[in-house]
Amino acid sequence: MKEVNTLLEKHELRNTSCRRSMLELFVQKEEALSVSELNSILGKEYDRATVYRTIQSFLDNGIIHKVLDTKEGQKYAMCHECDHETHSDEHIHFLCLKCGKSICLEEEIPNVPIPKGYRLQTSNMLLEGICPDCQ
Amino acid sequence: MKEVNTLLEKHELRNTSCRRSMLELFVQKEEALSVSELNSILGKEYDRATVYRTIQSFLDNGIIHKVLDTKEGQKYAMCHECDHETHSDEHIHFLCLKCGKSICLEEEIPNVPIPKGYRLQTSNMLLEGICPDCQ
DNA sequence: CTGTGTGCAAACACTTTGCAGGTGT
DNA sequence: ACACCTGCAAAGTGTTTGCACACAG
Repeated sequence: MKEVNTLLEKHELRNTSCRRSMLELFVQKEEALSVSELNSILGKEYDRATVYRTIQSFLDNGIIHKVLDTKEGQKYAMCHECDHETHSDEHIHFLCLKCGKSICLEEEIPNVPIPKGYRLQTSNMLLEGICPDCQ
Repeated sequence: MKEVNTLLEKHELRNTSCRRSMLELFVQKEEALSVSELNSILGKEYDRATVYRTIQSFLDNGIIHKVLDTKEGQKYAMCHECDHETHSDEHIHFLCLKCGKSICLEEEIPNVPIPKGYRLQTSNMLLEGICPDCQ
């Protein structure tokens, strides 16, 4: 909870109920969350529009980042090394095809040789399979 | 064109105009295409619903596969080693942040060590940056 | 001829926007 | 007090479904 307040302060975002609740979720959960998952946890406490705007402001401030997902469109998770400029959290994500959870793994994304002429900015890696809980 | 007919035959799909046109596009283009890109190329020749259903049938038959994209939601590209069972085309994709194109690179996705208890099925790797044409 | 594929219309789901009022600082 | 944030309503966009007809095999 204190962590949440500090984060908001650090990014000069007003400390509102919606932001606290949502940020709290991102801090607690190890997984990446989709908008619909957020909504189903938060219930009808906040307006849909507000949830979207809050996500956008967290993204803009490098508090959360996008996580790829082949099933539920787009997900989001806490940034650990991001800020306004460098917006990437270069670890591997694992999507469980059974329960749909997106888990952040510790592993870093390996460097790969890219062809001439390409300039690389961000790497994303998504592994899909079955998570330990669903075996 | 002949390739397209052969593909449809091989997968026991009826040879219709919509399927030929769409498949032709996927064969021609090196890039992965989104639904909206497909629609803007095809114009109003085919109904939206038909396009979605056609994509679904191509996916089901292992003719195309999903390609991740951080901008335009979901994209699709030709499978090269897929069939009904094994549905993965394990090469790296590059998304240009300027023009939005998704290019299939030759490089294979490297193996990474995954933690105990996880069972891996598919690997996806998406690199983002600037493509040669946009430098 | 038969069953699959298509177009049309409607429904549904997801996301964005404008505006008026409320809240944090 | 002021700027920012929120809720509400509406519009915009993307996707799915049912049904009747068309067409490939």
